[in-house]
Amino acid sequence: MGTPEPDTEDRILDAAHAVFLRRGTSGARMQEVADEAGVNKALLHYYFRSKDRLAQAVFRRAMQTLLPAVLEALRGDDPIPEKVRRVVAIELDTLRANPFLPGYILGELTHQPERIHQLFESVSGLRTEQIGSQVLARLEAQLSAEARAGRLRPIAAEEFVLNLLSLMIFPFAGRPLLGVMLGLGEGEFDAMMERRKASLPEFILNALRP
Amino acid sequence: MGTPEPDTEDRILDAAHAVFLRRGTSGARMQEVADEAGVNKALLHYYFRSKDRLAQAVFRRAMQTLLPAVLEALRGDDPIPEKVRRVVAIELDTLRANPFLPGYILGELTHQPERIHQLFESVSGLRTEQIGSQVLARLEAQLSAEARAGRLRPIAAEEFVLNLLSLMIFPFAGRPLLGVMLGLGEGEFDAMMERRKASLPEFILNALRP
DNA sequence: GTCTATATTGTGATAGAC
DNA sequence: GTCTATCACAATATAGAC
Repeated sequence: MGTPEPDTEDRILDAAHAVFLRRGTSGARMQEVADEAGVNKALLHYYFRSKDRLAQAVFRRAMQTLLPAVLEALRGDDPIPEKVRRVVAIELDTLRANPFLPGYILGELTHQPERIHQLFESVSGLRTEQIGSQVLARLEAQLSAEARAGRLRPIAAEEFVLNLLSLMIFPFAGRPLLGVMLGLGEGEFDAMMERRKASLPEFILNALRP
Repeated sequence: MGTPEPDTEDRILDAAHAVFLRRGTSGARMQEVADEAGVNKALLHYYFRSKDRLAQAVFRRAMQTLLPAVLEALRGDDPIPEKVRRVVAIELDTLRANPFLPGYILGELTHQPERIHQLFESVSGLRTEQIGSQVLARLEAQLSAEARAGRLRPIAAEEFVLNLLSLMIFPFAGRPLLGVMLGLGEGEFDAMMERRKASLPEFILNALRP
């Protein structure tokens, strides 16, 4: 009665996820995916038809892991300070569990801008731009209300989101670089990210004080 | 007389730079580089021996474009507020002139961590980790002095640098993603980065107020 | 559904004429 | 130094047996 064996299709997708994230789409090899899944190369084509379709499946899954949680938290009705704390907590946990996602996604979008179109379908059927503008509109209203009340320094919603995403995502996307530049080993990086769950919201909220 | 024709080796390196940044190392094709340089494939091997060596040359050049300016500004003797303003001004100008560098570098380091070793040689002959620790030591001293004087909120030098790099670099690395999520067209992104040269230092310095 | 074997194309690299 | 032609192998994809 242990964990049920995942069926073959899932095993292949899991393997592909691991390999494509590590090597990037163009660096990934179907043979390596097959080995990691413990099946034959031909089976990958049986289930996914082509490397490109397999890559699309992996990319969709990656975006679904990264986006929905943040968007949900950003869209909610919490007041700004609470929102910042929740978004940071949720996103840093997600990223700590999937540290290679940002580097993979940014690399794919840089080198294969076509994939942006797949991004639309990746977020639970809704168009990403619609969600984006919903979130922005909600934040814009909150931020300008707080600014009028003198509780926050005025800031455009786009800039607010940009700063938030930068501070959360970059440390993971730039992890290899930071490891060298800041002299961070495996454990040190992890400890820093753990501390960051507390320090980052304060940094951001402090920056927004009038 | 007019601009002297760059010699063939330089033309090839320029072409490789364009192609490798656009496609990533493993996605780049020697044929595409040759076409872009207006020469034959065989010439690439005549000058650079192999694709891997050509890729190394491009990577070195990319790091040299991105790093030295920031490190120089961070290492100087300016007081913190002036330092933040200078670093942001210098780095945002560099990035606006080379908007694809961050995505390329982060992608390479994510998918080919071996390249980190080449990073050592890329910064004017000095070892990157030495430079890094010099900069950190200097900043640590400045930041704790300011904190003791009650002029700045205490912050670790590593975290300071991490926040600074995040806020400067991520917008460029994530540009394709931001284009969709924030609905930014070509010109809008550029305008936002221009405004950011002024707003970002204020955001950071504000966050550091006691 | 899963495998072995093979076809087919792509791609880095070299030989050799000019 | 630069080209054309070609090699050798890697990688995706398919055919067909089981």
